[in-house]
Amino acid sequence: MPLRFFNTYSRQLEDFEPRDTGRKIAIYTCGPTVYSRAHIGNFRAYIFEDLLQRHLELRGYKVRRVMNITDVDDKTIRGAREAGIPLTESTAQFKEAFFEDIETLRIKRADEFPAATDQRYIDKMIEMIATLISRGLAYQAEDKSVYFRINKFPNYGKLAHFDLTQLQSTGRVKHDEYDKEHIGDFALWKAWDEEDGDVGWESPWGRGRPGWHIECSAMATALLGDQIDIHCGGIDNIFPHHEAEIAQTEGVTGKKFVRYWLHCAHLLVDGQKMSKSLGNFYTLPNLLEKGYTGREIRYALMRVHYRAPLNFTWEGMNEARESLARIDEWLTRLRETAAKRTGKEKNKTQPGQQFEQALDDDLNISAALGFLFESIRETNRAMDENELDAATATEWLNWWERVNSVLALEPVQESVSVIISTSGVEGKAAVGSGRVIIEEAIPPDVARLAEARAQARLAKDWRKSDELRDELSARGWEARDTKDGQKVTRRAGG
RNA sequence: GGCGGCGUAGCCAAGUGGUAAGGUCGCGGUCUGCAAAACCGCUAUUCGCGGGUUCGAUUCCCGCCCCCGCCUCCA
Repeated sequence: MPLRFFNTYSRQLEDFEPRDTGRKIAIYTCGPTVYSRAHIGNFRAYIFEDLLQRHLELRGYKVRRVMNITDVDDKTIRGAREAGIPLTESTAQFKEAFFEDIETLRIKRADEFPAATDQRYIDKMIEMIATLISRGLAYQAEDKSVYFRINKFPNYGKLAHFDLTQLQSTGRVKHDEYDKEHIGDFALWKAWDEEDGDVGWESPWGRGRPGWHIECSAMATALLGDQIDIHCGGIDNIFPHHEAEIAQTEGVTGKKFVRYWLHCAHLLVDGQKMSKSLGNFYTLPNLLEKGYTGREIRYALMRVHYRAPLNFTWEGMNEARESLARIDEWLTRLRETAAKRTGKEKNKTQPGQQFEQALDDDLNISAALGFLFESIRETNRAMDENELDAATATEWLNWWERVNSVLALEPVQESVSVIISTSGVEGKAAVGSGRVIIEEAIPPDVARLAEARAQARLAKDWRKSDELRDELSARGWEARDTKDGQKVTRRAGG
């Protein structure tokens, strides 16, 4: 089955056929506007894009991805002015925060993160605007700003499926644009005004700054060429942003700009869109402070199909935590089983292809995870019954490597287990997160507690045994009593 | 008003013209001194509502309702 994606342009599932038969594909993803810390709703979109890239790579595509950073617009200028610092200083701190956050969430870095204020792209934007004006697709109005003339671009409205005569103002935008020929004409170049302070660039139309939409057209074509395979963003970017990008870019190049438009649904809070303006948002540090890890947040934001709205709840966060614990436990067991050489071949289970096949189908993550958890139950059952040999366990671990190359949910910290009996440390089964078995000594205080507990258990002093288990737990180590003795495990984290 | 999306167990959620994956939570059991983990069992005669097509619809068609988003700040 070929890969297929839901293309916003056609509103249909389409087989994925990239331009380059050599499997190189170009993806452009709309990045953050760095006027404040991004919230986790923003990151839902970036995690979706990360899943997309990772799955394409698993399927053998060579992905070149660009994510822009919008570092000049009304909000960034206002933010800097209110903070009393230069624009570049203000945006720099939020850029830094953004990179921290994507690392915490294990989002692969794009190949390029072009910034709108880079002179190279300002020049490109000016060049594009000049071309649009020369073709009658843009004009400079009385207010000195340059606007795109949407009536001259017949396809305008096609992506959003809007009938331009029906466009209705929601009153959210200041009506200061009386000079436009059509209410739908959008700014390509915004003339400087006092509120802009020292922010501005010289252009053939006077001092000003780029409109929001043109930056993406310029950066996308500068870095990826006139035609790209996939363009992603949040569903709220469809109109006007992506609609405008098509008009500007195709207005200049005369070629079809994007083959597949993929848009991610919103993250909701209490059934409403998470947004800065509503104030119902959480940032990554907000959740980290509550004790959730990056991978737990990643899982929580990733587990629902990207085109379905996802309601953010604390219950959902805990569900993510428990689900990951199940995966961690399974990995630990598999690694222990893989380390044992029994010589007997008793495979009952074999990894299947359903995981990646589910993702082939418009990134059906729920079906993919469903198969993962089914596999976990089946292999656990086989291990319970001692019917899964080391070779099979290794096969499953190799399968997990593939799965994890897409999910990126491996626990960061190795889980270390030590069997302790009355005679001290008996067997050492240290299990690392990679393929390599790591020998790691347990901390002296943990060893002391565990040994004391073993003694208490020998004396059937259950109360003391339970107290010591609590103490170990407080240090992040879990004591479990198995038929081989007490097993002490450092909880996996990450 | 226009456009788009959603509605499946307490919660999250997959799915198919032939009788409901998976996760989480809860309950019961195996194991355990007790736990934990794992496994087993139970938990939607039913898929927003009303019609229609069909031998049969959650799945297709028509109508309606709810909620959410976009309609020039937004992932």
